[in-house]
Amino acid sequence: MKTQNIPKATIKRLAVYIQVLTGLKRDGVEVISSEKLARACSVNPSQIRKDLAYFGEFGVRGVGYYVHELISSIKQSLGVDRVWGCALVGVGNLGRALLRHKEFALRGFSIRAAFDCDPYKIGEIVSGLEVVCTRQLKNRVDELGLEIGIITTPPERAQRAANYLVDGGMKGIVNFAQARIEVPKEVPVEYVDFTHHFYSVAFNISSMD
Amino acid sequence: MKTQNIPKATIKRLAVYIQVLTGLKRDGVEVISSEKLARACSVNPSQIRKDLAYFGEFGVRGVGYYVHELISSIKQSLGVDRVWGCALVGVGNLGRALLRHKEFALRGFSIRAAFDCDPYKIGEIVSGLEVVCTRQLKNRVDELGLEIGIITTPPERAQRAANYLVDGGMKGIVNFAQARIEVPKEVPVEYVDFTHHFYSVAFNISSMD
DNA sequence: AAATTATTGTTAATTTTTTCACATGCTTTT
DNA sequence: AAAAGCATGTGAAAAAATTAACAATAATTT
Repeated sequence: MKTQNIPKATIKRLAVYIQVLTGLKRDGVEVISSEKLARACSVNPSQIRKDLAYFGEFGVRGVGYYVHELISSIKQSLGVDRVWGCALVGVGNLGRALLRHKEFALRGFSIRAAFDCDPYKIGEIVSGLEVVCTRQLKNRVDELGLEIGIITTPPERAQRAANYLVDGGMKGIVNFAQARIEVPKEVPVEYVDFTHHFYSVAFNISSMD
Repeated sequence: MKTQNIPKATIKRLAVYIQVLTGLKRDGVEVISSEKLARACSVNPSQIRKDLAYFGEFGVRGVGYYVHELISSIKQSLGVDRVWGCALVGVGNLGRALLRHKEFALRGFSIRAAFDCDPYKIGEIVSGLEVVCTRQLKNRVDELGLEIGIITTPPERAQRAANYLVDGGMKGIVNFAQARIEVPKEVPVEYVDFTHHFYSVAFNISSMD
């Protein structure tokens, strides 16, 4: 794939575009201009055209973008036009919540296995999945088509979870744990920390005098 | 507060610094240089010094930063050196998960009220909180010290939730719903969408040939 | 007590990202 | 079928963010 350096911010915005376009589609909108889409996403129209230009020409001059088509094109560009098999490690509060969260499957990320090393949790059924010992991870990968790992352990166990995931051949990791992890550089890692959004709001409120 | 334009990315990184510093403190580290901290956070040392410089001088030349002190200083700079009262609207799967998630309270964001407009949910107790009709929001604000609103409704009800929150006098909003919302510009909004992190990982995996 | 070493805070250079401006190319109207 | 209108795609300009370089300063050694 011919990837010049695509800003991370672009990827994030593409996700927003999909979100807004999906809403528009639901409301029956069939065609939209970069200007209107921009307003709905609170960004600059050129920004949208630039972001899309990294991946191809999806619009029609003088007309705009066909909503349905654009959603497909963006999804294809991101590689989310298919289902990805996911493995979750760490069945605590957050892990359970994610297992029950239906949105992931809906968006193409199917959590197909839940792992934990706590003997009290092993065997438990959460949202239709049996919790399995983390040591078994490697054995389930092929059978279940696991490609992306999700870490939801306490911070001190995040690195161990990462090791199991890398060892099992996961191609990428989404880390919800409150800790940095080290993995080979060919395994992309995304850190998720919703607290940072709260910090951001608190900061913006505080600096409003 | 004298706020030159502090990049949003800086705020995000400060949250990472807190995370890593907290881990270091747990491990008994008392002093750290920007270089070592940078390595642990996967950023550039200058970046760290630049980020901190927006808020003051927290280090000692020739020595580094005192871990405990730096954590306090950053928290103070962000305005998270105190507890913020939060109101959650939308007691679905995700809402319940957040209500049960202990991490928020630990980090100073105390969810003190849960609202929903579904009569079947009203009265239910989730994680020690009684679910209350959203119309009652305004009446609880003063009594409970509610300042930040959390939206966890389905997308089509996000705007309504936002209206109730703004009307109730919330100073800021963290929106987990899959929809953009419109609020007065003096109310900061943060959009949380973990799917975007999955998209990012999927994209990075896909573009690795 | 001077010299050396270490590491910050800050200015300058570089790189990246965003925005602007307009030529290009569909679509519709005259 | 030419002209007018409209919105994209893109190269150039502007703005912002990151990185590098170094002067300032605290601690340590000679």
